[in-house]
Amino acid sequence: MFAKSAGTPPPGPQSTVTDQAYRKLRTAILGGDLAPDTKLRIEHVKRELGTGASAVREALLRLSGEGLVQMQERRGFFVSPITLEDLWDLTEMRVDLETKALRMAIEVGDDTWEAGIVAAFHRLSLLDDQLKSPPLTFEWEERHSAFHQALVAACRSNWLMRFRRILFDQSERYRRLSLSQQSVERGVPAEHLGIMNATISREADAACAQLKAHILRTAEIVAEAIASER
Amino acid sequence: MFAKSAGTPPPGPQSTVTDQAYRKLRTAILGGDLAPDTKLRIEHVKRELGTGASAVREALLRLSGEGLVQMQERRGFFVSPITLEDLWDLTEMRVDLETKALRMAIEVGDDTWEAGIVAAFHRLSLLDDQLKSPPLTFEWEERHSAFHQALVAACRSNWLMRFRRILFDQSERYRRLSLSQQSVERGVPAEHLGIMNATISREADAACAQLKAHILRTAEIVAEAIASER
DNA sequence: GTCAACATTTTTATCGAGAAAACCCCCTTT
DNA sequence: AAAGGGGGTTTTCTCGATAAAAATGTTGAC
Repeated sequence: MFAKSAGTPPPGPQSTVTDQAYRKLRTAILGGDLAPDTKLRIEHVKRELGTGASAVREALLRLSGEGLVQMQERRGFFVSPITLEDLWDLTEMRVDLETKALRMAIEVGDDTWEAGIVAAFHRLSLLDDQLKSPPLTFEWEERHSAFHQALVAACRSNWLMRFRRILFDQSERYRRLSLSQQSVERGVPAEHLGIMNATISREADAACAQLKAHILRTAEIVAEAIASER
Repeated sequence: MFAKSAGTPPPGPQSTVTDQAYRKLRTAILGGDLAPDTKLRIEHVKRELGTGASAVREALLRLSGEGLVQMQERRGFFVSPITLEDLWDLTEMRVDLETKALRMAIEVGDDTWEAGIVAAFHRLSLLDDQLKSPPLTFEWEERHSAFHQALVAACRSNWLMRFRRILFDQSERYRRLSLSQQSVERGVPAEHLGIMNATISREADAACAQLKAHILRTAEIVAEAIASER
């Protein structure tokens, strides 16, 4: 049932049942197959995933650590709601952290880091066509995420990277929920290219400004979509 | 066994077993009763806490979401290590978030917020004597935490507050591990007073500067303690 | 028609046991 | 001496069952 969208990442070599449950649920939530506010009854999810109760609980617990799921003591779990207010809070925080991470990466990044960005960009651009005919595949989402990750990969701060990832995922959920169908003509590939070029030529201010604009532009479109839905 | 230090917060009205386990473990880790790198064997913790395996696992899972515990797939849980590198990473990030939150609070805080700060400060200052004769009680730790919380309580950003809390806890662990015994003469009460005054008179720059100095000063002392230990 | 008390059903939280993986020690081989 | 391979032990992970709590439905009084 939640396997409607493009698919779930391949399970690692010897991943645990809990971990698979976690990933499936995460994918389902990020992909919008599990709508916000959906009640996640243990019994139901359990059957859906073909696992035991503990595995489900543990997966849900992990997700609530990332804010994708919320838990209410003794009354279960549900998919985190989405609101305009949260979207802006999240976006603002994310701009802050992403640019901070990018600055650090630009300062200390080496050749390998640069090469990683170029490679990730190339892999993403191979799928640019999809932007004209949504919905985007799981593959595109993966590569898009990997590109943004590559930009900041040289950042040495573990805490910054940890929080960045959480917010990135959150943003992804908003984007996919609101924009899964329509193709917005705004030259996303060009934006990515611009960010990459500024980054690799180590123009921190320019790179951050473009990245910020990139994030805000998306948020604005998402916000409109949310506003018009109600 | 982990109940060596000052105590565990009173359990809420009808808290779950898992939640109690979580709080006990959290207190034990923050208080240093569970040393960094300690292996947390389910069987052992289970017996220690008098609960079942699932409750322990869930508690540990939650703690690893906050970074107080680390999990390795199929090889269990252990108390997160502490390192100088992590201390500085954490501190830098924390200064960033705390000052950002404080600025927001100063901008939008109302009378209730101000009153909360004054009250929290007062409650803390009643226990100032303890600074001269460590170790600090659980009560002091509680009130100290509450004071810092009160400063930023008016901040509207949920994400910021969430991350702030995580980093605050982390810092607490470092501080208590390193400084549990010695009384450092540095006028902590005066620092708190200064921060409060600047905050309430809405001098954002001054307040943030003092808060930053307060955090960094502690970090430096902790760093020295860590460095000299090895 | 509204509300409260009680009975029934659904759902969560928790436990203990068992399968599977990792660990450890000792022995053999090169 | 180092590397590799069993075999037994420990520990994690996962399940299904059960107790406890919440939600829901029903009845009866006012």
